Amino acid sequence: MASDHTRSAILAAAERLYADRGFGDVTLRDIVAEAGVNLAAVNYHFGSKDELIAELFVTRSIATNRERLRELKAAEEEGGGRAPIEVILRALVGPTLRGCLGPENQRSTAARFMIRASIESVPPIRRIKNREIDHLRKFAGAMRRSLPDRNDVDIYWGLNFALAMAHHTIRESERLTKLSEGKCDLDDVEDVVARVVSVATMALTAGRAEAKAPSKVAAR
Amino acid sequence: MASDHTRSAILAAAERLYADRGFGDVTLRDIVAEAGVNLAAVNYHFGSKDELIAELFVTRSIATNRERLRELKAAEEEGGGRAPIEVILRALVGPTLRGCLGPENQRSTAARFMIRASIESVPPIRRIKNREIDHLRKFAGAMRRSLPDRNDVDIYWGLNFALAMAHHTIRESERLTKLSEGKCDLDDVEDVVARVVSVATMALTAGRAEAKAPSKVAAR
DNA sequence: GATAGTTTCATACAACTGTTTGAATTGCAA
DNA sequence: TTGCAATTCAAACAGTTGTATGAAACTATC
Repeated sequence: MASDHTRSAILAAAERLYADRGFGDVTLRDIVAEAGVNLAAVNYHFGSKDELIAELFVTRSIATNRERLRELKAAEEEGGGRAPIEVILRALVGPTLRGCLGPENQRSTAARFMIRASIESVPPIRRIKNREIDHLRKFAGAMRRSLPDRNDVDIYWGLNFALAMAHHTIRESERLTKLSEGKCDLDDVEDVVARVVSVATMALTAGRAEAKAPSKVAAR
Repeated sequence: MASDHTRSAILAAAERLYADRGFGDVTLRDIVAEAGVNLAAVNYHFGSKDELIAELFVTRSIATNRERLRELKAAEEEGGGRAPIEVILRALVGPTLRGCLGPENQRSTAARFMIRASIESVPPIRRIKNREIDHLRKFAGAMRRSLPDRNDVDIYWGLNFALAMAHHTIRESERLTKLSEGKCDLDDVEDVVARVVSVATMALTAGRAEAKAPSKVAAR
């Protein structure tokens, strides 16, 4: 088994580069240069570039999901099996937002890598990603227990919108800052979390009777 | 000037392939094969691959923005300079949603291409994309006129969340269908539009006093 | 300290990329 | 028809990619 030093140096370098520049722009030669190892080391230790990406993604996936589920479980136990919807949503979007936003030096490479993975969707990742549905289903279940009056469709749409706001805000944080001329403070992570959770909660709890039934006045 | 046949064949083929498979996976040889023209034609007519992408994006950008602004203008004129916030939001997200969702055969290649462009962000597009901020500012202005009591920060966050829900729903439509076991009907475009608009409107109009001021009870 | 197994290294390889070239072909005006 | 420009084409180019090779360097066991 030896030192494992090269292996982990490659993993760390690859994660850093992918997080910063995306999958498309990072070559094996970039990775080995950043890691300070030989070009052949990647194929020796991981088999192929795709397997390196896959290992990176699986590891981080498990960690992120565990973190989110930990918050969720704790909340549900505290509430005797039923957690407030805000807390569930916070467990869903909080970890990712905290990892990806905030002052530059505090951002986690892991979280930024995961966002890249959720955006670019290279083949090795796409293959694994289907498992994430099972993970989201656990949140859907908790939400259903929290809001027993809501039907499934609304639950799923709420879940979808919560993830939408979190991910989009991360991806387009630069543009939002520019658009608002700095008025939207993306470094105040807890405020961002509060905003996302607040809107998602409204989406899930408001009696949105007017959205489906009525006249559907199209603006065109 | 001649027939221009080759030029437009390339544009059409490129847009189709990029919309379907993304920028990363489509090579010049794929494009010319699809278009039925010679490999050198791209460089002859457009100068380079990047310029081809740029032309495609600029054309579609202008068209999409014009469509959105048309709806916006009409609404504001009808309201004497002030349009209801729902109508503004509908003008913002409606055209894109209608183009990208709905029954397979009705989806517009142009809209799907634009979504790709908004996701993958290759260099030639990134350069152009900054202009889109000016376009969004026009919507921010209309929203401000519609909701004069709201401060700018809330306006920008509402705009951000509206785009977030629309784009994310398009990008992850397949996953949402799978997650909800088909219960969320992505083919009913007007329902999707209504949901996005409804939630975004709540985000912009609800007295969300609880989000900023209070105790900030973090779940961790 | 010799040996066997693991790991590193420089280098080469084959495949693919966007681009260029220069000759062939076309279309059209005189 | 002749002549000239615009366009198409097959072929080659130079660069980059991920991967494979076989020799060298290391490591630990006896």
